[in-house]
Amino acid sequence: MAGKDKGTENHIKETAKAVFFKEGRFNATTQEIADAAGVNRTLLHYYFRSREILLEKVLLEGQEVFRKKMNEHALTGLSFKEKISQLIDVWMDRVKEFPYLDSYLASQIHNTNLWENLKMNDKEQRKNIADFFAELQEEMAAGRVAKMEPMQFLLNFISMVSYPVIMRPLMENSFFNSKKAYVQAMSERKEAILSTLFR
Amino acid sequence: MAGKDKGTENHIKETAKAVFFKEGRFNATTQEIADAAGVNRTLLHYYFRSREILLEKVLLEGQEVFRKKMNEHALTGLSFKEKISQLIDVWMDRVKEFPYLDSYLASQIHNTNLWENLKMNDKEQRKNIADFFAELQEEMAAGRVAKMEPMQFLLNFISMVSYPVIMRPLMENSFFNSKKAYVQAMSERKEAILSTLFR
DNA sequence: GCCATGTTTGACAAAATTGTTAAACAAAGG
DNA sequence: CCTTTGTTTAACAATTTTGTCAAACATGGC
Repeated sequence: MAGKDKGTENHIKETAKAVFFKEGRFNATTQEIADAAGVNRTLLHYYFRSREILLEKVLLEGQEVFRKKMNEHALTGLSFKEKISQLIDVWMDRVKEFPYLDSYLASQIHNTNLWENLKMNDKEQRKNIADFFAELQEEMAAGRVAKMEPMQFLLNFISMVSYPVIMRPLMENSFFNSKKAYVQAMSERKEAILSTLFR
Repeated sequence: MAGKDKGTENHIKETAKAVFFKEGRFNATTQEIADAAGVNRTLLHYYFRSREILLEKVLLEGQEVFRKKMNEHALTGLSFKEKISQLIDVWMDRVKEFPYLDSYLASQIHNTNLWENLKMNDKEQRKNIADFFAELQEEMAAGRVAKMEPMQFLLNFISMVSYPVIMRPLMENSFFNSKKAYVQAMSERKEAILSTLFR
């Protein structure tokens, strides 16, 4: 078949995404990825030249999609709390789709090359954060959020959403009796986070 | 030298701990560890038979030390908030000593063998958590802590302490202008966490 | 029908790593 | 002094993985 050009390339990327970030097989070999995609290993190199480049592409593209979605939801006309609530949803959706993505990022803590590429110096991005912080400070002034550096609030927010997922096995083994109990807790997570961030 | 028996074995373990969890070189080879310890690679196998076993031992022992220290501080006669404050200190101390430990755990999310070994079914451990929860519920009743499942509070607490460290490169690149700004934020972290957990 | 592109097959070199073994060496302790 | 234990040296087999290559095959588009 000659027409598959972009098709297969994309299919391989999607497969890699699934293998790495849905199944969490961070050490999957090129062979395993090719098998999962139902193509020959040589084809991976044909399109991506190396395993590293494939992984990098997949990661960058995913990050881009996610970043955009977060920005969208941070820019609605909703109340601040409602906005946070939606951002939690977006994040949790991603986490449900790619439960191992953040774990992978955590494991790549030393891959400076990776972080270099994920860096975003957008003016736009910075402006969004600034706007977000301005709104947040109004909330603090109004007493609906505990007073602190906006950055600390942001760290708290991200931490509470992401950590329990990244560390699921540790949390499950340390504090929960069963997988079921953990799933139950996760379903109640959003409300708990909101109760903690707002007063 | 004949008398080094337990000495060298320990020295290797300490070195491995440093290489893995202080320097974060998760993929360090047996050769690299041996070099760092100033001994021959064969000696590693002499003492530990395999890289995996060495790593496992190091991890288990470290976990044990940490667990004990946390329990100590959870059992003092201090006020609940003061107790939490101390637990944050203990955790942050560990994090300063072994900045890559949690990242490593996150990266091993699939190593069921590891989690099996880290599991703790202690009656004692469970009792400690139960006591902690009882105290926490008093705090909620008194309105000093937002009402929620105690387990959610625990997740919040651990998340906010641990996540910013695990994800340091991501956070630094995404939200901070400089390493210095990040370090500054970390030094103010404890107060921010307490303000968020208590009201 | 032919060409370009996508795709498979099979094979290969090169490197990295692990675990093992045999032999020698060092030195402490009896 | 001799034995035991710890330690090094050197070499080796086995395995895994990566990236590359040449050749053949398939097929859609011209």
